[in-house]
Amino acid sequence: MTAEGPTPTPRTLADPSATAAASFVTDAIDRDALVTCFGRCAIEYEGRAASKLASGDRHVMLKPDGTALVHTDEGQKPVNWQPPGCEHGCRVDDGSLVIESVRTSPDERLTVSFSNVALVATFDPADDKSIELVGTEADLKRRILADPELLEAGFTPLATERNTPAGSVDIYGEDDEGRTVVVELKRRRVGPNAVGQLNRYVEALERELHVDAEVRGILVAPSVTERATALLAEEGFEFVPLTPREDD
Amino acid sequence: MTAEGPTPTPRTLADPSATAAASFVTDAIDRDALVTCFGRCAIEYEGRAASKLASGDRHVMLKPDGTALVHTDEGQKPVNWQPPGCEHGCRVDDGSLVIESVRTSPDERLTVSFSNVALVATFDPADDKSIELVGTEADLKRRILADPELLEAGFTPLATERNTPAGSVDIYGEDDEGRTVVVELKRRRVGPNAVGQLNRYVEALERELHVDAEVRGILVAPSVTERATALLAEEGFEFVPLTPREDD
DNA sequence: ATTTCGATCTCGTTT
DNA sequence: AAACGAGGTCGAAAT
Repeated sequence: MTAEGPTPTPRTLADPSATAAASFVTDAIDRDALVTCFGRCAIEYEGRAASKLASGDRHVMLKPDGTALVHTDEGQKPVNWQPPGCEHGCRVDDGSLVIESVRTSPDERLTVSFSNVALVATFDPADDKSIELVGTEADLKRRILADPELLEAGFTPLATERNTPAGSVDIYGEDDEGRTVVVELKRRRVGPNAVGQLNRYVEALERELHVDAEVRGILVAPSVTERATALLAEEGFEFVPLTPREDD
Repeated sequence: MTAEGPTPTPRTLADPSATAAASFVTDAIDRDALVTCFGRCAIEYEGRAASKLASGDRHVMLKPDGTALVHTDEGQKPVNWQPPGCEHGCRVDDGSLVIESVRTSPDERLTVSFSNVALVATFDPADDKSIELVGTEADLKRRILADPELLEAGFTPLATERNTPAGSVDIYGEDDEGRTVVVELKRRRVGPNAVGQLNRYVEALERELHVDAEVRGILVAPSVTERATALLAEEGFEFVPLTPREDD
């Protein structure tokens, strides 16, 4: 699990000329290093959508897998980016450092034009990323399958991810009177969309089973919004409050 | 638009001791600077979900708005993060640098424990983030409102974002025979969810208008998946192919 | 490669 | 605050 070997030594270049920065970055890209570059830059993006960003101070990260990220001082999301699989490139254009990340299918291009580079740093990271995450929808499913009584007394799960023309049902089973039950799981508080989803599954199953006996729809989530509650009542569905984590 | 004033000078510390790194980072957090820290670290997160990540080489960014991002050498998304609004902190624990970002409501804590710090850098960015993005659902709406014939001959838009118990309808109008039309817009290829959404609106309007006259449902998007096509036919809805961008 | 859906979704807007 | 829906969503799993 734990990364072995020495921590890689970073290389840095403070306040470099465009030419120095370009050869430094080009070399790092060739080495498959991780590159960060902080400075004043303007940004253009053209691809699935298109955008322009006037000059400002930003932090640019180029990853060896072809990811590009441009961050400002605010927000969790990068202000511009390029997904993994891009080709990074770097040149001096009109005396300025220009970094580009390009991919095809779809055609997309991110162009970062620096008017000033404050710092460039490169790293050779050795990560083994084995993360364990709990509190997901999969955990909620495991909870119910381990103890079906959590849903209701007498419930018997028959299948998970059961396929229907409208998509796959989270848990498919029957109640103590033999009626078909469709269970839709959500890891957190849900709105009207989840009810619509449950409705699609119930209707699809009613068609598929072509019996007149009703198919029960049960929504499992920590809680529901008011509008979703109204829709549940309208469709004749039930709600069972349950969280993905056992401690609450 | 363009950022004025001098580009801020970054400060860096290569291969520092835990104590030196801690006071350097603490000072930067106090100054509301942007902090980046590259080194070998283990990570724990506890909040909406929970996760543990064994030791590895990662890039940590702390933003003055309370955002924390931990990146490995792969992937567009951070392997761990904390949203804006967190309180960043930093201490020396058992001879190691520990960075924490905490928030309340919901209670969340991200803990990064370094076994080795390769480089710490701080910046004081001055960004004005005025970005223009085109190719959105709003563009698609503008296209149709500017030229309703794009939807069909004789279509008259009456309202946008018209409210219903099931949510607000993108475009609400009537056709050349006076029938009510509900238009659902999607900026890209759509699946079954969009048909479910359209269905909710149509049903809600049929109830609200309590007339026996049908309400027509039209889905506008660049294209639809096979399953969505089947659902459209099943519900008696129509599809109009249209992109948000005029050039294609 | 495409489809489908969850996500610590994030982000903005509105109530 | 909560609710609601869009997103250059991303990412993974299934087909």
